[in-house]
Amino acid sequence: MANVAKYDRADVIKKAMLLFWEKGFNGTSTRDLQQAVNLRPGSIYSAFGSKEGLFKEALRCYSVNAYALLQEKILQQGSPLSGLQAFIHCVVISNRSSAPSDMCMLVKAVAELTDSSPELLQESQALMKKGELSFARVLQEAQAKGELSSSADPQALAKYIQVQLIGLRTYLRTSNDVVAVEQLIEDIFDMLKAPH
Amino acid sequence: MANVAKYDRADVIKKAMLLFWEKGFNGTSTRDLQQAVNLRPGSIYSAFGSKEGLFKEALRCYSVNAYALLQEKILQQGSPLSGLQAFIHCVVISNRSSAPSDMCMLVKAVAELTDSSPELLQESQALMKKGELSFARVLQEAQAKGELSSSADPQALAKYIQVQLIGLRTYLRTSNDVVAVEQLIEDIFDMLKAPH
DNA sequence: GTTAAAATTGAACAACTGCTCAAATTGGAA
DNA sequence: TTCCAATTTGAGCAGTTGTTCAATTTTAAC
Repeated sequence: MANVAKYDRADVIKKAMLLFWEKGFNGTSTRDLQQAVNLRPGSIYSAFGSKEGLFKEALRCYSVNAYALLQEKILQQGSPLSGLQAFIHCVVISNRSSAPSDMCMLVKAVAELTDSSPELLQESQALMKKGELSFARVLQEAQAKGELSSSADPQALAKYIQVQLIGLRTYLRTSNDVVAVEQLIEDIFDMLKAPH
Repeated sequence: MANVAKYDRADVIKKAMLLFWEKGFNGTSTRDLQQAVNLRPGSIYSAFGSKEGLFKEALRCYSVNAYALLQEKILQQGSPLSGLQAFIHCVVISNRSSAPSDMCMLVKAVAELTDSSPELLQESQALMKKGELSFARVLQEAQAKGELSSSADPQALAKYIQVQLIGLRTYLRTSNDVVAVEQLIEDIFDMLKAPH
């Protein structure tokens, strides 16, 4: 029986993710998707159920990629705090030209989605929360290694980092002021690294 | 000659603004708009030329309203710095329930728009820049009044405030964590008000 | 090689999109 | 009161939307 797909599911999701990231959920038509992943509607609908189903997989793919980059940077830097800084610099500055959008795909999602797609909105919010928890774990590790003051609150700092990351990426999208944003990233980590 | 419109242009723009703010540019259909402003397509197209034309007016309306609120808060507080804080608290926290969206309409616009609507994207970015300039002027005034350290850089601080405002509103959209966001707003202004 | 379940195809559907325009209505000027 | 340009109306156009499904192709098991 031809019970095996001709295409690579992960590859299809990644291609869809890149398109959704660029154009948003409403801005991407199913025909755009069909062309991008080189599949006919029947295959897409049997694999993902709906445009929403594919978008949900795309959101998760984006999240997994971001998490992997964070871990990679921490390993590269040999320090949780410097790794986090490198991750943010990479995501906000370095990857800007190669990414489909300046902005975080999850932020774009929560910005455009409404109660008419409650499942997708919830998923986006949940993945943002996961990101915050990752930051909290990294900051906890930094604290354990003495890179961060023992009086600091990793959970609260993770919220702070999340606000900064969202703010900086979006600000860059509105202003194109790379120099100012680079300075603000440095300021954030100078403050964190300073002994309080 | 019946050369006078039956409808109130400003009122039409405001109603369109509220709908666009809620559902975004792509998420709002021209039929949604027709119903919201109670006008037939011919009237809308003769007055605004296109959906994009009406959206541009909506963006400007949003901006003007925000600017008016900032001035009102500064007057109320009798202090530029406290006025700015009150404005941010109002926009991020107090007005949340009555606003069509948690998020800034301009941020939603730059998030969803692409190069396929360069004019609207440019307009959104320009209005954000105007907002930053307003903040810079307020901070300059605060400095002149001795509320802000004379060594502070109002232009740079305005960028910082813009990043915080974007980040906080969007973070609130993703987390619903009002307590944490309220604390972060206080932290920002405690820092600004502290003599460095 | 035959079989049959699974996977793929692409034409087509009904609803919706932004927008146009000829016809009807309006109301100030003469 | 008459006139006519400005305004409003709503039916409708041409293209796009997300999705379905009968027909075709594929391929592992026998």
